[in-house]
Amino acid sequence: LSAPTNPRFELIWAAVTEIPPGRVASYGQVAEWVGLPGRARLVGKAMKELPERSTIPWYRVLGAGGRISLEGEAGRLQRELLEAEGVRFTPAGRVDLETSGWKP
DNA sequence: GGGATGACGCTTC
DNA sequence: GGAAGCGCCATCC
Repeated sequence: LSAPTNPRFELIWAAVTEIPPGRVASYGQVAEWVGLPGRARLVGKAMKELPERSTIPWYRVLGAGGRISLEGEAGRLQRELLEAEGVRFTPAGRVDLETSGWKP
């Protein structure tokens, strides 16, 4: 496997792996956990470039306010995976971070 | 080096 | 609630 474009991806992937089933976190939060406040975009990129055959629970990472950022098929898949873990969605299609959010 | 791009986020209208 | 604008910053061309 080729070396990651950015070594920080390793930290980001590790942080995402820490999120327990049934809980979610936002891109911004993950960025803060790895010591990169304000770099939510970098987390997004790390999710986009997941290593092959990894068990990283990418679907537990949502946009700010518990919103799903993915469009189309990918977004529906993410929602299904979360609901399968018991995550509740509001009628507006968002996750209540107060109850389903996770703090390390 | 300059400009465009993006699984983001916050404020404003 | 939704669309638009701006800030952010690594990466690519």
